[in-house]
Amino acid sequence: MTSEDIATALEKDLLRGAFPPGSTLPQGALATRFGVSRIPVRDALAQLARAGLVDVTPNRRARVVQMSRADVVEAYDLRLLLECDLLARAIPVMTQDDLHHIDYALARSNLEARNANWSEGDALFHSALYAPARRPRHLSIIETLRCVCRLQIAAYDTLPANTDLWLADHAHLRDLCHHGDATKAVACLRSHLEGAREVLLDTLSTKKTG
Amino acid sequence: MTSEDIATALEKDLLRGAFPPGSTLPQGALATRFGVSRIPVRDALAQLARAGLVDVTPNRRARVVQMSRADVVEAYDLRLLLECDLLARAIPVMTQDDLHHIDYALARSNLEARNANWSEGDALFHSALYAPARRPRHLSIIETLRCVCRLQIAAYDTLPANTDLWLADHAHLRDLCHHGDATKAVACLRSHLEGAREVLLDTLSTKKTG
DNA sequence: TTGTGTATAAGTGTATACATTTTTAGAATG
DNA sequence: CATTCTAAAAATGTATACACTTATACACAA
Repeated sequence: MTSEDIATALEKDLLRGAFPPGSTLPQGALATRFGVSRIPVRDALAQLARAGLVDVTPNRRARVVQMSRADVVEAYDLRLLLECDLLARAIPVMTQDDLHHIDYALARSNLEARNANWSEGDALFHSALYAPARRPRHLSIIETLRCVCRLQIAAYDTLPANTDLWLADHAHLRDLCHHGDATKAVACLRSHLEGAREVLLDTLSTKKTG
Repeated sequence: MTSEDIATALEKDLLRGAFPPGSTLPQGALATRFGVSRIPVRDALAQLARAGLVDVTPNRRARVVQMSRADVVEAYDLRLLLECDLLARAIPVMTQDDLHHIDYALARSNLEARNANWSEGDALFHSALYAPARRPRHLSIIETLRCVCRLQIAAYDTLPANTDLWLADHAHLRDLCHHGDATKAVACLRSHLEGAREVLLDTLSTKKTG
């Protein structure tokens, strides 16, 4: 059980919504849970902090990140900027192989959605869309942003009502990639992300009042 | 001497070009240098990895990041996208106070440039430009990117020939902010960054052959 | 010379122990 | 009842020690 294993296990739990945003993650508790000392737990928490899932402040307990409305607005603005740009770069250079990967990822995302595991499939599909651009750092920033958004969504369990709509968006995006229509694909992606942002913002509002 | 202090001291050294890209940073050596054990050094290296200045791989020594040409191209594409967008958001909401801060930062950058400390002043000026937008995550990504670019520039000591040109760009940007001309300011910033990228790419070429 | 294998050295990862800091719970006060 | 203060409990930061992995250097063979 290396520190990497601990980090991935914790990330899985976090993205499953096992810990509510704002809750604390004491090193000792995690250490006993994983049967190790606190040192590798510290490393794992540092990795999660790097991924943006956890807030770490010296001498204070690590906390699951909690996003304000402004944070959500900003995160989705960044996603719009970065994901649309990357998709526009990817589409013109997509090979037949890339398109097959996208088809496969689409099928997987449909499958995972039925399996109450929407986020996993969603991440897979979007990665497949952007991969042809071969921009590792660009992609990594996008995935960090999606990860933190996903954590909030998982925590409040927003999904069920919207997955069908979003799966339709995915299918549409897939078609536009096959046609090489970057302009329309970017527009579709934009509305896809804007819709997701609205849903998350609405959820945050209701949860705050209720 | 806390782990944060070690991180900032190391960052300072890195951005001064004290360690060439690709060189190793053994925990033990750093520990004895700072008079602490390896534990806080590990933490500091993790922080630097988070800032993108150091590559950390399990069981291997930490290394100063070394960017390929493709990495530089991608990093500056991201900076163009993110910095232009943020400047466009900042200019319409700049207050008189913000403009004064920009003037001050411009003076500082002129001063630091003469003091062989161009990078420091450059960072200050750009931060002042973007601060009015109040987008902490956006700004943080930009600063991470500038940091890694700055490390490469510092390592190869590219600056002296170009600082006058870049200071003129800064003055021009300052004026356009005062006039509230976002379009022209973004165009100016774009060429500013594209110019810097060219210089860095040229330097990498000559260093590789020579 | 160039490459391969191996022993040694160097370096990393983590458990344990303890000092320091933060958090918590309860008592005292208004 | 709410607030402030204080002492105990909990949690963190780091030094030391040791097992394990990686890097280095040297001998040897092609």
